[in-house]
Amino acid sequence: MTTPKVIVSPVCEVTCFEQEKVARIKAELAQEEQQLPRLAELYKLLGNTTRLKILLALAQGELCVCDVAHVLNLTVAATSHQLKLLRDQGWLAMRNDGKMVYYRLQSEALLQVLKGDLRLLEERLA
Amino acid sequence: MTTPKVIVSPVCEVTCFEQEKVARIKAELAQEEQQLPRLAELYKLLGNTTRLKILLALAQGELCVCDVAHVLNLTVAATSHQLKLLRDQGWLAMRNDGKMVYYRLQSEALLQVLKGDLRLLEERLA
DNA sequence: GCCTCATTTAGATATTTGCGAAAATGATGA
DNA sequence: TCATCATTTTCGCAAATATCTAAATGAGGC
Repeated sequence: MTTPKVIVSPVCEVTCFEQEKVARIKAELAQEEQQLPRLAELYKLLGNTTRLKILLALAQGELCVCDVAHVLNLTVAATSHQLKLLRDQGWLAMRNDGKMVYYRLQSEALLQVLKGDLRLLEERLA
Repeated sequence: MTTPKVIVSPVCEVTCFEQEKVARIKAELAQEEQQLPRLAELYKLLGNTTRLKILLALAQGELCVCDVAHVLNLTVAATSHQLKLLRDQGWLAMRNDGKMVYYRLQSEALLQVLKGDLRLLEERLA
């Protein structure tokens, strides 16, 4: 209901050296409270070589689950699982054709991000 | 010892529908074999709201461990641990001043990436 | 209706991760 | 030298993750 003026922290026994700065930063972070978990979810999804490979593979065009599994050298079950994770967050689309299921990238945007981030890594090495 | 010419897959009993395409994609992915784990490492690091908050907090300027802990509402030990992870991968720099240790962003580049990726998320919502 | 086969889902298990508590470090200052 | 205090490290545990095997689903063709 009411917004307390003093921010009470569970670690309040520990000295806080720049209370005002800390309070200000906390307030700013609070504004991003909606976005941050979403962003973290995206990064969690990307933080796995198997899924990165899936994205890069599908950048070449759609593939059935079985062929993705071959690309990954992984069981079909594990592959299907990873595809589902990517699809659940809306980054992949699928298409049924008889018994087969074909997956493809939902958009190019994610790929652009990947490439941008790869560039960052390369710059840092230099 | 010897490199086999034929790539043997552990899932070779499963039908592969587009062998050539799969082989081509595997070859292309093999070229990125150096970069992909690095990229995944970066994303793993970013795939955690605590660490994202640290990066955004330090975007405002350097902070001592203790103050970062206050911003996060986390124990100093846990905070120190997360700071170390970010520092080990070279994204943070630190400075000693007596007993205090101040952390700061190593460069603005990572922040730019964060903002770019946030933009992607926002576009997708629209 | 049944059989086949691609895919998905359901356990089960091993590994990784994030955190707190407590012990260890390392610098300051008496 | 000794006590203090910010930080780091170690340990242990709970939760999440990635993969496998095996069972379930669902579409096609006989």
